[in-house]
Amino acid sequence: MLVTEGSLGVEERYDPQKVELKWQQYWADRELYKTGSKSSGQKFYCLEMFPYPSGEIHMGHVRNYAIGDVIARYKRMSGYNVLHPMGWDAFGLPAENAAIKHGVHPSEWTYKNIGNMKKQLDGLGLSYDWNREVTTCSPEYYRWNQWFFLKMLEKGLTYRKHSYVNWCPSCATVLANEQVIDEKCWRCDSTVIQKKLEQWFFRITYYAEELLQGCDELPGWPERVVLMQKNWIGKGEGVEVDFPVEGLDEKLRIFTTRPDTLFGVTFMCIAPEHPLSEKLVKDKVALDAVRAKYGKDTEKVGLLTDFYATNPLNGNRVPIYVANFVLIEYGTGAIMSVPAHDQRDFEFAEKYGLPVKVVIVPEEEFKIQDSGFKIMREAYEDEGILVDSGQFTGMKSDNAKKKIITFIEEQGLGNSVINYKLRDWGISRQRYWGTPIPVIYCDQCGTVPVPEKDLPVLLPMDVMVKGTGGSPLLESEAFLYTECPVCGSRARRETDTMDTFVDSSWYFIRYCFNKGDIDLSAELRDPESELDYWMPVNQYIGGVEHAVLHLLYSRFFTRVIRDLGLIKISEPFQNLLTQGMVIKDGAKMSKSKGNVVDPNYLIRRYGADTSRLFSLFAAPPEKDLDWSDKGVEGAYRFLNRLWGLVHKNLEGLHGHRKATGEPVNTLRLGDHTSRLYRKTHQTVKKVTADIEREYHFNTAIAALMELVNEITSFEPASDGDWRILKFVVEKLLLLLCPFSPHIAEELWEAIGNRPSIFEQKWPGWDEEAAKEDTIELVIQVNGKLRSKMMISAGTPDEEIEKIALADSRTGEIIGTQKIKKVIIVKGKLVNIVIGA
RNA sequence: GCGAGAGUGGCGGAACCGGCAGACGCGCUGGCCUUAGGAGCCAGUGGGUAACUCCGUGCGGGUUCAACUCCCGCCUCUCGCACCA
Repeated sequence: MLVTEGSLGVEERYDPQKVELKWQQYWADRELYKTGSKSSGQKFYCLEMFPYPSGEIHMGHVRNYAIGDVIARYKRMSGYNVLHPMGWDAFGLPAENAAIKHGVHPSEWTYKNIGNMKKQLDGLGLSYDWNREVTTCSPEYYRWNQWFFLKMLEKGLTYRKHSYVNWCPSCATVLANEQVIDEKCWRCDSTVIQKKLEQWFFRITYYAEELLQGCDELPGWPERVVLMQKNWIGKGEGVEVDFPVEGLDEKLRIFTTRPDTLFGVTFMCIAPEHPLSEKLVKDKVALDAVRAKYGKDTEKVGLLTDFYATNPLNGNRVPIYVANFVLIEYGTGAIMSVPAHDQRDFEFAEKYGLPVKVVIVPEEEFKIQDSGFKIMREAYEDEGILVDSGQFTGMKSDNAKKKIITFIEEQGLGNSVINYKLRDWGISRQRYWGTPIPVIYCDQCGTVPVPEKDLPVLLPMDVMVKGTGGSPLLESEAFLYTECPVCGSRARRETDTMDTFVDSSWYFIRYCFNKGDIDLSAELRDPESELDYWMPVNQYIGGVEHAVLHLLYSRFFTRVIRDLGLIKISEPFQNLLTQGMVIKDGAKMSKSKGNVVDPNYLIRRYGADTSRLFSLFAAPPEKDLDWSDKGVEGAYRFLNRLWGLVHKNLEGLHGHRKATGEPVNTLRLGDHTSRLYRKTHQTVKKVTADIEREYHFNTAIAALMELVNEITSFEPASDGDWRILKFVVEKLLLLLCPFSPHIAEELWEAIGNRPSIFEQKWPGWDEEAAKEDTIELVIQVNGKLRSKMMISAGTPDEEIEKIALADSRTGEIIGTQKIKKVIIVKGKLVNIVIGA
């Protein structure tokens, strides 16, 4: 049977589609999320990692953007001038793949996807200011990539060099070190080979030390991400030492972090590609064999050369090997081998029957003067006391290191150096769908940068990607041939495009301006720049998969931008939240596993509010989220109950529009009413605290559910009851609105308030009103729960002790035993310690 | 191997500074309503026991009046790095 009452503006049945469309329209028309100018007070820059426009959003996006939206809405209601933008990481390989597969131009494909995804994001009710939208494949955006490239070229931070690069035969392109995972392409999993090409590089290593130091100034980042960054930069402090090669006028320079083990060198190893390798080895076939095994995760392979080197510290003559495990890219490409104190050298020595010479012993052993012969099973890699080490014998490792380094430097045998694992960032890509590198090659003038006034160098649209390798831009003659900006003669353009990580390394800077309103060269001269107001990002939210690449590049770019004089700060992201993955049936959601949940389906069936609510409720943001279809229904049920609750009481609620803000005389309230009133204050406090405490939305939502449960059993009887109910419902909606904005807005209006709820202030609470007047006292005997009773909150300790001892259950257990101690925890429990 | 994080009901997860373990939700059980229920509402729900009570936060110790929480030693899982000299 249909109930027809309650036609005050809210329907009896909750229809998410209708409600959500209505308010999305309203918010857009009212430009509710428009960013304020920099005179609008304290700012808060809330940013979520922008998506690649693949065409469809997935649950990972829903979760990421729901988290960001709650924060943005909460901060806005808390009085901040919030910048909450969104955009598109729109250059990249998939667009080219689509072109190859479907014959559609990457541009067309990309923009169509953007249109589609934008609709989907709006369908989630996200509070973005689309006036700030960024699309990285638009000339308006990528011209500034080119501008940065030129500025960095001026400063020597961009350069070109021949180098071995990771080459993916399947994608027919170069990969950055970071894009190679276990010797495989990060995208297609093919085995990566080495190829020598001329490439453009960004000199990120110039900032290696600063990027490392900066890690300690990121208290708002998860520790593990900071650690990953540190490891990636990989600072190694040590010393380079020259070992003369016997019979040649050559010195073999090695790098070591353990100069205290120099006296334990029994052989040397050089990388197969070391410049001396050709000279030291006659047997080229054997050398090639070692080269073939270079860098492979197989066993250690070595080739004995015909030469010996001399240890400059003790004059020992040691053989030189070419070894597959010695890296050419790190240090000097050559090592001294100390098998007694390095496990890798130890394994090598074991295999080739080389001597092991102990020069470090543990401190304890040294004191005992234990000189008994021992067979080593593994290298002793810790520090200790030096033995058999000339004038350094008897010193502790850390002291000996310093002394030996000093000695080496004084004798001119070498010098102390710092090495980093971090490599310069190769940005050249033999791809079409990316930012053209703004350089021209002229036969007369050589490599000539495109003048700033000629930017942007437009990506030609008359190229059809075929995917057969090589740079697609070679095919566009109109693009390829141009005039040399210096001498005017016919010249060729660079045909490589930039790594798309360049795009995402500064997009947060671009958001600080309205669409079409960016001019960085003017910004250089503007002391009142918006950039200084908005930067840094206060809260950045995204997947942990970008913990190294994107975040490190962004930190690098921010420093470059700082040194160009555009901003003052060095760190782009003050706080970082890395949200967990969305898991279903024990695995990450993916098409290949067939366990994906389609957000579109979810929104159609339950609405955006339910989808958001569940993904925020099921787990705290930083942890993985276990997807549950049943759980979604639970969230839907909750919103339905809320809807029904308001509907049921609509007339009464609508009639009491003045409840908010009025002082409440709790003495005159009935029992249930005052309990509800108190619970409301407690809920405001809890929800606020949970949001503030690392965005623990799951427990915040649980508190809202508790409050709804409490209201459900509440039957307003008096005028006062109705006023309290209105008060409670208003607070509830205010607390709920960041999570499920549409329904909160709809019900806010329904109970007689003017939209928008988002123009309301975040509610506060009254500490006094939140206090319980009675507490449940827990009575323990010897730490075990024995009894419980209700007492009034202010009961003094002596009184509590008396009550506890007078309790019949307690008395029974204590019996005749002696009371040793009574411990009282204020407002919680009393523990009676008894015993013989 | 190194580094980080995690192990709590049938499940997702709570428990903030050492103070009632299991909030909230899912599932399950029973009841009401119903032609029906895969809707809704009400009640119950860690395990064993008829009950008193006992046992329970990966395992084993320890500190404490009191331990999911702190300390020591293991086990398992997840993630990251992995010949960086």
